[in-house]
Amino acid sequence: MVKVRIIDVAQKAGVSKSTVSQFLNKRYEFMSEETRKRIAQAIKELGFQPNAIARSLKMKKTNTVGVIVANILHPFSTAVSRGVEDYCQKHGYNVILCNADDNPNKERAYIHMLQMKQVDGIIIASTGANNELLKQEIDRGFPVVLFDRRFDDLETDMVYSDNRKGAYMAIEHLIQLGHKRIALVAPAGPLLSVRSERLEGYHEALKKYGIPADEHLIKFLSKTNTYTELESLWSMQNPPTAVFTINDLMAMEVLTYFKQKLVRIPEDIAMIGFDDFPTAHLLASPLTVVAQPTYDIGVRSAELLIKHIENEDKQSLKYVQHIFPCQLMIRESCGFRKKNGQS
Amino acid sequence: MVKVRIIDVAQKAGVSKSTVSQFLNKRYEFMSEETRKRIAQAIKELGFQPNAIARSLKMKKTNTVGVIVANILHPFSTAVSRGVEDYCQKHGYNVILCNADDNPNKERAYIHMLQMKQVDGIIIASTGANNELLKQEIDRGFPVVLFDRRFDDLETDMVYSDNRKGAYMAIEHLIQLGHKRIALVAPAGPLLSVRSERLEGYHEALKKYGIPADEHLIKFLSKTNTYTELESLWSMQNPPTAVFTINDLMAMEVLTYFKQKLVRIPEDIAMIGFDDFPTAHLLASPLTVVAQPTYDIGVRSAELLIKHIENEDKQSLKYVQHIFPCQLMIRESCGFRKKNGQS
DNA sequence: TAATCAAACTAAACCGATTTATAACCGTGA
DNA sequence: TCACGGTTATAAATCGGTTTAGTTTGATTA
Repeated sequence: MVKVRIIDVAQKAGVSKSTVSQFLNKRYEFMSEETRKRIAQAIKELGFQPNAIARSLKMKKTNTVGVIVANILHPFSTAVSRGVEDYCQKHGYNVILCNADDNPNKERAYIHMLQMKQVDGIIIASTGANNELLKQEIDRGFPVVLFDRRFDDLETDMVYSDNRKGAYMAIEHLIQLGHKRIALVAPAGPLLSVRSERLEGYHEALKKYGIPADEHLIKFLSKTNTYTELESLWSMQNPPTAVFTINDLMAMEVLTYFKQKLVRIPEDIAMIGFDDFPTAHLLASPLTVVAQPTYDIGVRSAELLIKHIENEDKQSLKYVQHIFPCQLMIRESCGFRKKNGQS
Repeated sequence: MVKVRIIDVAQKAGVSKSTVSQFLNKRYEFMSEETRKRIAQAIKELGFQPNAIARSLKMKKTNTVGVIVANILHPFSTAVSRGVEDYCQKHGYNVILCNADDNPNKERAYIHMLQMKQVDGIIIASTGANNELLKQEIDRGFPVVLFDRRFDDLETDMVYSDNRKGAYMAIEHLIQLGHKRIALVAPAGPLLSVRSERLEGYHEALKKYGIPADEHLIKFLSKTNTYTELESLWSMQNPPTAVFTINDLMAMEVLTYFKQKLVRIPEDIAMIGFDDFPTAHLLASPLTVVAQPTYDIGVRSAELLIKHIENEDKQSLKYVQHIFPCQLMIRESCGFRKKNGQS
């Protein structure tokens, strides 16, 4: 594995490596036409490709950013990371994608690894458990952008959706269709902004329409209790007539359960999900969902991060919170059909 | 952004940086207990994290591998990359994921970028257009593993599925259900092994059962002609009674078309897809598919690559072709129900 | 007393780029 | 002939680690 180095090019072209370096960095000003051509020729003949590692060491810049997603099983995570990648690629950055798997230890290990790899910045959907570490890095001036989950103890750029409003729209839609017993299915685990805001929207809508909240209609699913919890929900003496799932993975769990139980949507129960996913419109009952602009969340996160990285005048940059609106995509899972997904 | 360097640790501990380096690399043999403790203490107090870029430069090893997928829109690509990531993470490697977007120019740019970043190896679903470049790298001893698509002009490890057999099983299944007019829907573009092998399996099954092939039943879809091609297929004077889609994206296109045309599956037409995807069983008509072990394809590719990277005795390593069997997952899209997905 | 040796540690070279300070060259005007 | 300035090119330092060859120290041996 012989690699061609800048010194090889220099020798071939009969100049010093400094000159070749100038050439590579397009500082042609103090270089004769003649020299320029000889270097170009030598590079071509040798198939020289500069060593980015050496360059990074000297420049203290890797043109690489780290993305840590909470759980790659969520179509949401995939979509966001796609947005990040596209934007970064266009702007000359590479992405190392890390899946924290909802595990704070994994997350911590990834943060450390990314630091050692000298990434220029990190985009993260934090689990919240390593916020002291993140805070420390942010305070040192290391660029960090948070997405999906808002944390009030961290002072940095954040990108997320208007979850309260999104959930509110969903529940309001169900109420307007005549539903009063509306279940909510969420993942178990620490109460992060996403979940609490969507729960807030749920309660707010119920309150607005004078519907009493019934805590038995709210279920938190973990890997182990999924079946029993859904079973207890569906076999209530007074079962829900509609169900709102708080994210894409929950929607899939609930749909799988209903399919197995031969429960029909929307005949037996109405359903709205949070997060649109690629096949949501092809399901047995095309799913009405609250859609987030997932791709744009990724793009915007990347944009903010790179802006932060490339702004050397650290003082002048204010932190921004970018809140995207959600959109209710009405399909057929609530029992009637409209022309368009506009709410 | 002050970074702690090895020299800072050395000064704090009152030793030379060589000794700290020895410590970091766990070469304790020639180090007194006392020194060891002092260094450990200094590292802790300073929160020192070694600079992996500097280390990589000296060691000529980045512990990073590149993965280039053909098109990240395919659930197949996502699943494979997940397998790669998991295996790599367990073995101390990081992954830079690149999406070639079925575009040879993008692919070429990514290969060059990965080389410049000095990745230790590449896992790629090649478009075929840059095989000379890949061949060059392989010849130089650079570790490359191909997946999904087989290329006979490249001598390196390959991991893919038994596509011919997979398609054969699908078509045989349809024939045994009484179908004689079976359409095949594939993506347009260069004829790669995946597509040609699946076409082979299709023809082989027809031939075996004495069914004449009708070229009008075979459609190649591009971004622009999708609707018209499917329209011409469905409005034939003698339309197909079954359709076989050659990959996950084609399945989604066809399903979307049928949904729009209110064509029912399996009542109006039977359907089998290639590649299982997360919601295939939740569709209006749960889709019968030929499943590939996507995650395992990723794991195996990573395993072969890392074995190759870590084998310094280059001579002794023979190239392997790992061919995974496919599995027919029988669901409801062909008009009858069985207990199990075994073919 | 001097030579020998092992243990514990270090100076300096090196990886492959970038950059700063400096040098060589050439033509012009005094 | 020499000083000067502008143009073009280079030597050497640097980034933060690893590693090799070697030094220091104190104890042991001849």
